[in-house]
Amino acid sequence: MNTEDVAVYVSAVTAGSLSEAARRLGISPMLATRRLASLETTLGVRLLHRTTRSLALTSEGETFLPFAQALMDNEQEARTLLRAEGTGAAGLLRVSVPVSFGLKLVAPLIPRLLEDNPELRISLDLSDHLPDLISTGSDLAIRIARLKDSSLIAQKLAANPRSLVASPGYLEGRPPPKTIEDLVKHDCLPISGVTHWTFMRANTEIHVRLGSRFSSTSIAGCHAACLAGGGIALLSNWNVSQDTNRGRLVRIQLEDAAPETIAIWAVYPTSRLVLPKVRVFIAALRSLLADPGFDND
Amino acid sequence: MNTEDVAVYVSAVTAGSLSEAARRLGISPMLATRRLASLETTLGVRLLHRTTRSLALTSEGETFLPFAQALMDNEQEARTLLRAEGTGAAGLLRVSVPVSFGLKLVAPLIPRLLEDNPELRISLDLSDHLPDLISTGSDLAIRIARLKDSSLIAQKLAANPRSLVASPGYLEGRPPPKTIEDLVKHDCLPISGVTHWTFMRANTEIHVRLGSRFSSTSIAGCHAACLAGGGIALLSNWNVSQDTNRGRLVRIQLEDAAPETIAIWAVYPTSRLVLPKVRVFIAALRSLLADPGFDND
DNA sequence: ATTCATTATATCGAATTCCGATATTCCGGT
DNA sequence: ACCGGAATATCGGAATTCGATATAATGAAT
Repeated sequence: MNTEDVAVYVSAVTAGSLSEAARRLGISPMLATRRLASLETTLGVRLLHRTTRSLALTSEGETFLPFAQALMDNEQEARTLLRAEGTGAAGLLRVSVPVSFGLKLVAPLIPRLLEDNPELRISLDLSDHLPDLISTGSDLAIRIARLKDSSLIAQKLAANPRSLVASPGYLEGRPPPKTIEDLVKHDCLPISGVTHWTFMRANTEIHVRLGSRFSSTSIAGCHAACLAGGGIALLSNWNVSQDTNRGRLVRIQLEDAAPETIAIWAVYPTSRLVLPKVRVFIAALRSLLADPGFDND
Repeated sequence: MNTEDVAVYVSAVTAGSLSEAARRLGISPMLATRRLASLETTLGVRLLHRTTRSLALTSEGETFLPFAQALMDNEQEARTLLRAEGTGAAGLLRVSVPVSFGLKLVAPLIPRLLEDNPELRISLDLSDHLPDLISTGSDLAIRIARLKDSSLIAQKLAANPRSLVASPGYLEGRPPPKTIEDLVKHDCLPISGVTHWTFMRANTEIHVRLGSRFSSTSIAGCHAACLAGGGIALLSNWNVSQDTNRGRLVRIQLEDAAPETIAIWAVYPTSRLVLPKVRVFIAALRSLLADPGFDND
């Protein structure tokens, strides 16, 4: 059953003719006739007895009318409530995001989010490790990783391609690596606790043990060290696009493999209700990440 | 809004997955996905947060769910009542019909009507004039006439083509008329009070004054006189088809005109509610009159 | 960590439905 | 009897829907 058909029926009864109902609903009389006929076919009964000059309810029409009116009221009320709720992002949103991601991508979104949602407040936790969402009272965390931990309630937002980069200064004293084999001879700048970087070669993963004399608990630390000429870092494209565009860093393309693409995840404390405040944030983020130029600034 | 879309939504929530909802509803998962998406588009909100392995209500989804369930309940209840009512023909149906029409066409319908509607009783008033429906307590009258009296509440059921007929015996002594001019020289057998028969020539009406020494208050009387060789009668095709098929009467085709086609009307005491008992009678009659072979037995 | 069965959905092409335009018939007021 | 307006039939083009096929994602089981 189509509620637009029901609307024609109710309106015809109220108006006393199909033509007047059509005018009130902003459709052609022909369409009104069709919609009514469609409803009668769907219900298998004749609802209105009509000639070109008169219109009367059939017995079934009288029976159905209160239901039809209830359907209209029901739909209208639902739409009204949904419309009101659709803009209902309010309260404090606590979100934890990786430092660089937060500074570079999320922070620029904040003003617009707050402007669009006057009742919203945002608490941005910049952290390169995933907090315990429940004990910290976080509504959401963004995590950039390979695959989500199966114990997590997460949703993939976007792919996260990365590149090997180094400063021109670092590369002045030595040729850039061309192969995996070359790479292991270089100073690599991984996150603390990471001993291998994963590369893809023809859909095959290659785990490369790193020669690292430096690490940081924060990818921002790795980034900074890289900018300072400390070695080669593996950073997200969005994270280095300004540096590479301005010559502060240089992308390194290996001939025989490419860095594994990881993903940007939204991690939720619960799989239950996603509150409006979380939703508007995620929507804004998705919109940003979907932007074709987002990787290249 | 389409209630089949809403049904998918409610079922998905209940079942915990779109695929299971599809199974329960007897549709493909693809169709379930589309219906849900259609509903979300119609409402302009996301109702369900879904991945391939989990499904959760959004905030709007939670808001909409009670309305959706009410829509389903509402529609179901309406259909149940309509279905119950659709077979609810009961009580005494008083219907007045023309004598021949009653004997030849209506009487054969009675057994089936009574069988299909166990609570129905029928009182058939055979009359060649239209009774006062209200004072006689009639529910309905069938009338065969040209145009309904504008004071009547009537609905056309079918066209009623007629033919000039005469017995072979009558025609043995004289050639059958070929033109209007020939016809007026013949013995014509009209209904009492009728002084002219109306013919059509090229969409023009021709009123022909009759040379009549006989008339009857009942078309059956005219019919009987015609069979007996008394002259030429103007009778409905359905009324004479058996006689003409068996050679008891002969159809007379004029070269320059044809009898005006009149119509079979259902006349109601009121334009208000058409009771089930009246409806089943009219439906049966329409069905009979719509039968292509009805004119020719 | 890997595999696999299942889920959700994208794409394509054919079929169906819908709608507007035009026309016809009917009806009731004058 | 006439006429303006109502209801609806018909036709053709556009839009939508659906089934078939395919793909990507997911989470349970191992």
